Amino acid sequence: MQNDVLDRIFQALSDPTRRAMLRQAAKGEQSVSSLAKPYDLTFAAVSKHLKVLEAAKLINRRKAGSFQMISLNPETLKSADQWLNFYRQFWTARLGSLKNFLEEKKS
Amino acid sequence: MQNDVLDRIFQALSDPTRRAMLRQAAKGEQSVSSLAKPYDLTFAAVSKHLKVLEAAKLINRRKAGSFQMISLNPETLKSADQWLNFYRQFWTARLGSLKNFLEEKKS
DNA sequence: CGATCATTCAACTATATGGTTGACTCAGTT
DNA sequence: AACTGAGTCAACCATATAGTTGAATGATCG
Repeated sequence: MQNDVLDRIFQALSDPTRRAMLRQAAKGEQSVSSLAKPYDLTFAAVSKHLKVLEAAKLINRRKAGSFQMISLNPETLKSADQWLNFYRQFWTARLGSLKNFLEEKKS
Repeated sequence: MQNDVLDRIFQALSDPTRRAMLRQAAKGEQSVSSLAKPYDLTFAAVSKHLKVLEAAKLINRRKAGSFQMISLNPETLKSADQWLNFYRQFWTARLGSLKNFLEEKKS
């Protein structure tokens, strides 16, 4: 898991519009216009946000005639989750036992 | 959980130096200089990174004489984890249950 | 073919970000 | 009181980001 991969992921997630778009995409594959509808943004702006999400591999695109169909690529979020995993021990109550659990996972 | 809280958290996490600093802070409370040591950066730059982490509430500061002692504030990462939690179903589910989930959402 | 819809591209603007240098503050030392 | 060490602040620079407008592309429809 390279650094710049996480850079892109977290950077993409740092924008509320993009997080909302991801949430929308999670409901199922849909066109760019459909994703754009809830926002008071130009198509160009939406297009840019999608480029950021795509560069971070958080979404997939598929051409369907004159439409671009967007879908969630959940695998990528797994990387973010794995990064967080290290810290989970610090906020979980039973510090010792979780830590042990994590140690086991490593081996 | 406000939007801008997540904005700050993910934004703070999008920089590799800051992620490394967090990792270092996780080892235990330490001074700014101690955190700065591994990086080829000026103190001012380190200071800025710490401000970003502090604004995101990812770290705590404590004054100890002429030192600033920095420690991890893991509670905040819990928010990021909770945000991710929604998506966990998409990568953990065996195909069958994911399919079911999507079917439910549609209706 | 020409019009239209869905979307992207290019150019531009404003603000944010990550870095630097140099002056400054505060605490402890000599 | 003067010096040094730890760290911050202010000003500045270069690049990135989020948005706009307007022209361009490409598929579909009359």
